[in-house]
Amino acid sequence: MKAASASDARFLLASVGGGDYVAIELDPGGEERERVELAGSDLVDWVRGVEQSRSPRWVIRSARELYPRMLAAGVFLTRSHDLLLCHAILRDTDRVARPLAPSEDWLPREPDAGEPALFDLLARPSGDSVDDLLEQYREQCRVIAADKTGRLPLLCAAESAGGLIAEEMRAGGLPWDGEAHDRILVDVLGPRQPGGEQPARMAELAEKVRFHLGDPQLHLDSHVKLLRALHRVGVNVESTSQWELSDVTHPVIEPLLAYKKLSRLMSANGWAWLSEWVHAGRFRPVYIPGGVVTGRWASSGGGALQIPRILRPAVQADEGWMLVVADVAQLEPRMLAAMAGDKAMAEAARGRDLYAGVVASGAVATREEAKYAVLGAMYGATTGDSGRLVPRLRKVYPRAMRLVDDAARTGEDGGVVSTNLGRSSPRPDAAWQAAQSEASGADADPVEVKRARQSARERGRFTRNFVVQGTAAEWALIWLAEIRHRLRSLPEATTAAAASGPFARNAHLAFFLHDEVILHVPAESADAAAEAVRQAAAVATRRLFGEFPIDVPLDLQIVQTAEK
DNA sequence: CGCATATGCGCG
DNA sequence: AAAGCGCGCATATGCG
Repeated sequence: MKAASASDARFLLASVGGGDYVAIELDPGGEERERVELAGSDLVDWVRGVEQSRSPRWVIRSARELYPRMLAAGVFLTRSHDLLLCHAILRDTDRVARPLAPSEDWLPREPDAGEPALFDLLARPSGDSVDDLLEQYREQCRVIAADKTGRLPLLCAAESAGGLIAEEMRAGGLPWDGEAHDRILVDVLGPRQPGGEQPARMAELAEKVRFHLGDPQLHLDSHVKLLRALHRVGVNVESTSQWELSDVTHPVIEPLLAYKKLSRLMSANGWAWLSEWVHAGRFRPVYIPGGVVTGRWASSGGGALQIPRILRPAVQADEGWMLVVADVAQLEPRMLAAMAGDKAMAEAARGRDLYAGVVASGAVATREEAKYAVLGAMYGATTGDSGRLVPRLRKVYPRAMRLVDDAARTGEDGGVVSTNLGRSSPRPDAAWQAAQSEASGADADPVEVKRARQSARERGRFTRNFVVQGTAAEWALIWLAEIRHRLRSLPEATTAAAASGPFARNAHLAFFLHDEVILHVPAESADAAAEAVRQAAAVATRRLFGEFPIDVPLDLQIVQTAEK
């Protein structure tokens, strides 16, 4: 593989307080070559110059803490090494004999509540200690270099790129049409009532529910009261959740389930959400790369990763711009097939629908069964429809099943499992281990034994899923990074500028959700951007699995609205 | 009153 | 308490 324009140049870049920065050029041995002190006002031009002439990797404490201010000032970083994100990986990885020493100093600090603005929350008022950064970076380089599999450099680079991308996506924002959102709400709930009162459709359903329950005063949002009222009319459910209610035949069920749907939309993504989270036509969630132990991203505020599909029509490109919407169907089982080197499963994964391939293999009769069987295999189902189907997969895909079964057994025994690139599961805590060894003693309390076995199996299901979910997260990270890389070489918009933000004339990533991306691109670049997304997916697959023949097909659309 | 926990449901 | 993974958020309720 050609190294493109990437260079070996490295600069440590630190915010030292008072809006000032220090940059240190590092030689290949990690030693200081030159130190430059920068006033905030010099930063933009200086970084831009170094980017153009040297194309370095910027060693930073954390993109989350540093990058928003830089983006606001128009500074883009092409490559980084994010010390906080990489610390978490290199502390836990089982790929080296001596991983990074854990340290509280290198954990992301939660922004304190009560501070005025996110900007200030993320800023470190006192600045970084340059010596501490340098020392930590050298330690991280030591761990990375000790990895015999040679995969940790890619993982750290991808994770760091994710750190930059998360901030760029927040800065760029997801184009969101508040009027379209409002129309959906009015359509589904009824017109907005003053003072946050229930809209008409909701109120009507609530009335029907109260009528059928014979209690005109009933407060439907209280599970306890609702459950009692249901029992009074002979609906003997154990909870008020919809999966249980939907099995019951009673006139109250239909309006109750409908009410719950509407109530959820109103409270989670109603007008209050709209006015809090959408400004100037953009939804700007806070993404937390590496926020999940498996390496998946989490989010904070705005429920970015839980936007209901019914609101997708509110995602609308600016005038003269388009959206490129792409997702992978069945990413996780594809990762499993490739990781395990399971040719039979890879064969089933050929083409767009892996589940159809599983049916064609003869393992199960219907697509629905294939889906439950495959999900059950990755999640560790043991009972029910799903659990009943899993053994059939063991016959047809022994290699893939052995991989997840081994991961589960390792987890049950208190061991550590790892993803394709070397992100490792956390060790069980001391209490867990104590409970396990206690339960294995001759005079163990049967109740404790049972509890210990159950928690061992829970951990087994976690590690079983960890290897698959975590490797899928790595594929997605590389996909993102490669998309971003390719978007940079697209021409600037000539016809229409986007509404706002640092990407007013540039195609940018606007949304990411585990196995799906939305790009916001000038209309004239839409085809090129779509091609970039496809190429990036192919590169991600090759980086992870080399020449192993695994299909990772994209559903990709160039659209004005993200409606589906 | 604030804070922690439980419930339920949205997303993958 | 979904038979089976990973999350975040709103709301109700219990505790101090």
